[in-house]
Amino acid sequence: MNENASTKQKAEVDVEDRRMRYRRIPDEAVRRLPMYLRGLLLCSEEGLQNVSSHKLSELLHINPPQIRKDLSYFGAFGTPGVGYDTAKLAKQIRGILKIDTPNKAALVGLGNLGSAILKYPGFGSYNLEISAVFDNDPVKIGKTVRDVKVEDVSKLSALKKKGITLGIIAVPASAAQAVADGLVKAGIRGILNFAPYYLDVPRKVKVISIDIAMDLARLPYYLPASA
Amino acid sequence: MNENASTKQKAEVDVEDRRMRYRRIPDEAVRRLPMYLRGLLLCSEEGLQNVSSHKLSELLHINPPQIRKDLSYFGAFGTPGVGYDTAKLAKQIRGILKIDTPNKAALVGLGNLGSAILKYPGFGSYNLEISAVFDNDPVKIGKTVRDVKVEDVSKLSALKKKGITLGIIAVPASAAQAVADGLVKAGIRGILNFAPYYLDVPRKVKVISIDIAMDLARLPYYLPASA
DNA sequence: AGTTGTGAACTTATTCACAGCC
DNA sequence: GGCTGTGAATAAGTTCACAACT
Repeated sequence: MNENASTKQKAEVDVEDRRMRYRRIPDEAVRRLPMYLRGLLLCSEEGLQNVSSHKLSELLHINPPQIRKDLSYFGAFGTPGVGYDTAKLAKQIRGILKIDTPNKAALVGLGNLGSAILKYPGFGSYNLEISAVFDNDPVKIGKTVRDVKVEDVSKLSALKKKGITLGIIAVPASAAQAVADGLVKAGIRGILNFAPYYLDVPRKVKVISIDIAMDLARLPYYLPASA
Repeated sequence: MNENASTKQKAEVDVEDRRMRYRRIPDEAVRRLPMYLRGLLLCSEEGLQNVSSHKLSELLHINPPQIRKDLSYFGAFGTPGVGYDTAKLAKQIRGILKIDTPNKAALVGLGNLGSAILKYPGFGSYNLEISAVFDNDPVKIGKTVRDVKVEDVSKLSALKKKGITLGIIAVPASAAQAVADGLVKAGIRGILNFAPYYLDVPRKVKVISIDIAMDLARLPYYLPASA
């Protein structure tokens, strides 16, 4: 799938065009790369020059061979007997993920969730920035939030000139497809979707969906019957 | 793995105790059950009495045989030549997920994200309700938001008497483990975690993690090099 | 001794193909 | 004719085990 599900959200229809890649890299390995980055950041704060797959495993609870294999898909970054250079590996991973240079995102929908996303402090460490905001509420349009001016959602095409490559959809399900169409028309090729709706987009566009309610909804399944 | 990752967020250490189940049901099938419910709701609104795996496939973009196999892990709910009874299948799935009766959740952390989650309208259709809120900010404690009184996070143990079985963590990474410990001590056995941190919890506790920044961070990887 | 990188073995998940039922 | 349920085949992902390197 195309990750229209929830985080791992895996894939039935593969939006990503794999034909272009030489080696076959598992989606799951890509999914874990940002985690490795998080682990490396923690090690860096601890002042560690080098880090082993075992050390990362402790922090992230991913098995050491898994970590080594994932990294090996992209190259040989470590030194036998020593481990990985903390800073160098982080740099390599950022390069692979293409977050070594800043990535700008447009947020569509400034409701409760959209506002929270706009203020979310976690994007910075991945070189991500929300640099445009759209809504359809006349009361919100024109206002400035976090140094970003709220624009009318009908003017999504204005994105083209701004070097914005990512879109975040935080609108109700009923509006999500129209917003996705607008984003695609504006040249966006990557969408993070919070609406509980399957987005029909061209194959070249990658969609990752997060459905908060769905994730909470499968928790009861795992609860012991007694509780 | 234990889903401490991001939505699919999949799992490294398997928190779920599989030994107790007779048949082996793929985690992935469970992950898709709420999607089927969403599709069935749409069909129900369309007034369809019956629905085929093909029809659901159109709505959700999950292949028909996948849908049939997933459902078959739990029983034979369909009628050959006809399909599934929309209402009955929805009821079955709610039973499997144990959301046929209401599930109460405690939200910890009333920052931007926590506030958005509290107001999130999507939980109702899965019979989920946030019926307790905790924070450590004296300014917030004592206030009432959405009919729920904000309590001091140090009083998590009060949960025990309230019939609350789920926890939602929306605090900074640095506080997440302490909150998780508190929730576990209060008897919670299912946690939805928004903090970018691996939560160390007993095996009997199921953790599903959502890391928004991480999900956005792997989008650039899939962008065409030119863009 | 300690650690990486990786082919091979294994496990898990998806898709196919079709018998059987309505 | 249309659709389910499912064993068998395929594909994807994980873990193991160990040679090679520092």
